[in-house]
Amino acid sequence: MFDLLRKHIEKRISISNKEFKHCCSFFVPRKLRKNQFLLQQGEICKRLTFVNSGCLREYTVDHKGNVHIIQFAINDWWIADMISYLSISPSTQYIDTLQTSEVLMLERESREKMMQEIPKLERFFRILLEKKYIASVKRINDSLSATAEERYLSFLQTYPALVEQVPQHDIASYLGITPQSLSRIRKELSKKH
Amino acid sequence: MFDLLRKHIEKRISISNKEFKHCCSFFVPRKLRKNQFLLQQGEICKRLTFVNSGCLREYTVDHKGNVHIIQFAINDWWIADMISYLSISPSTQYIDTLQTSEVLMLERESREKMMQEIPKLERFFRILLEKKYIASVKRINDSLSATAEERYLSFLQTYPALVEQVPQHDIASYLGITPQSLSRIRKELSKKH
DNA sequence: CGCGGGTTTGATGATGCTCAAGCCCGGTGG
DNA sequence: CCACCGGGCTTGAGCATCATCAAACCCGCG
Repeated sequence: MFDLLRKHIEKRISISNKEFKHCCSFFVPRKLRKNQFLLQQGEICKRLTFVNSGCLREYTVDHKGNVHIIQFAINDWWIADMISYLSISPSTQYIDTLQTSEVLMLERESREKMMQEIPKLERFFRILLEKKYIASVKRINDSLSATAEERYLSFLQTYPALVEQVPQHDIASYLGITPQSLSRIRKELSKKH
Repeated sequence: MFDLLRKHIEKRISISNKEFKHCCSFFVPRKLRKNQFLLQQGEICKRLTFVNSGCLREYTVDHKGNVHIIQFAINDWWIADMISYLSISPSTQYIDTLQTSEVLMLERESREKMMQEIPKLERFFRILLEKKYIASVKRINDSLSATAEERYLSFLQTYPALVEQVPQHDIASYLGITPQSLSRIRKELSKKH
């Protein structure tokens, strides 16, 4: 259950057996069904969620009622509304499961206690926030400079594991286009193969 | 020269006269001409820049040669390629001045020394990074859900001071449209007034 | 005065949306 | 076992938005 987390942390910082065991004690493992909400608009995001297996998504609903997927999360990823979590403000996002999933949850208080007791994890979380920030700036660049087809190709490259797991209309929403447009783009691409 | 910085910091944390004076010693004030580069693609962003007066911009040039403005900075703002700065990696961005400007520069080493000697500033910079992150997520949402006209109106609301200072084609680039399109949008809006 | 930039205007075309219908396929009930 | 239903994907036609190319305009400045 915690193997993946260990590998995940060790990719960024080194950690001893003892420290890791201590670290684990702050996480709450949970199994989730399909279509289960972890966060809804208006709530305050109180925890970071590490994904062991399955697939989750984070999305907003705009004033016209359209759904916009901000990010997906599969195994070895974190998911949370970082803005709500960091600034302790009501979220504008939803987070739910696309499939049966296994996750490790880390409550705000647990995380703070954990960082006090294992200070090297401060560094780990700083790196995590940087990665989030980098990913979001990259998305801005993409949406300014690439066509829908280019964005789809770049999505395939960046998240190959997602393509098989996520319904097509959710990918369309992530790319900022309609399911119909994505269908046509895929048709064009398969012509060229 | 440092008055604005003081107000800027005090909006986020409280700071004594003595601490602030100490803090100032880490900054290097500089006057910049129009069209001067602070950062070019391939360099590593080594400093954070606080703007006292004037106007700067951060932009990329994509593989098609198109310019995309990521952000503007006028007085009371910071500008830097945070990704390059944080991960100490070559920047993909440019930063230059749109006008004669007065800035305060804070080198990486100075900042680190400053945070060691005045630890409460750690908190200040954490808040700064959060704000940056929030702004970038907001831009993703906008680019997914709003039309060019809506994005322009929202730009006017968020950055009223910029509209008079920045050439129109730079605003267009920020919004992700051509100068011609922006011109037409403005025409439509003035019809409705 | 004439040059050069930024902006505006016009015509045309590409991209992606909307609305609507059809298709495919897995699940359910008769 | 088959008919039917429903959700997701595909396809088509028409339309809105915005880009591109080109020309005109405006205005400050040498």
